[in-house]
Amino acid sequence: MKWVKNMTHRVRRTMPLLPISIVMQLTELTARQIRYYEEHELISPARSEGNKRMFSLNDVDTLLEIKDFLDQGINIAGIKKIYALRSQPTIEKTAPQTITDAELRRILRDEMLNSKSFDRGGIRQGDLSRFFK
DNA sequence: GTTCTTACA
DNA sequence: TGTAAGTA
Repeated sequence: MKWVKNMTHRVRRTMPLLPISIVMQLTELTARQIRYYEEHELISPARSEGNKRMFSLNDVDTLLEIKDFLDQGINIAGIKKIYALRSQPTIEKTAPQTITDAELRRILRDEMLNSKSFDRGGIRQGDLSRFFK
């Protein structure tokens, strides 16, 4: 099966293969949550002929990532902004160099640790304005 | 039997 | 978010 050997990494990661039941077990998320995140365009699973959602490995990773952000106290709005930053690297306005994902996540982690120590009063959830000033 | 959409608590 | 209803 040469086509397998010739598939690119990207193709493998985006190929729709998993039904929602498997993704649920892999991510420990409920079908409700998975569909909810799709509504908010955090993921875009393909559809089978019968209109069944077919998830790719990338979708699974994104869902796991979303779960992490949620556990850290970041809401859907905040996650949307984070993904917006990734797709639109045009932030050189005040940022000399593009902020790497690792850096962004470090900052977010510190931000959340800080807010938690103040019992959720440090920052408004989802407010990432400090990254744009 | 599984998944989907819609809608209500 | 959970869950119920009616489908595909």
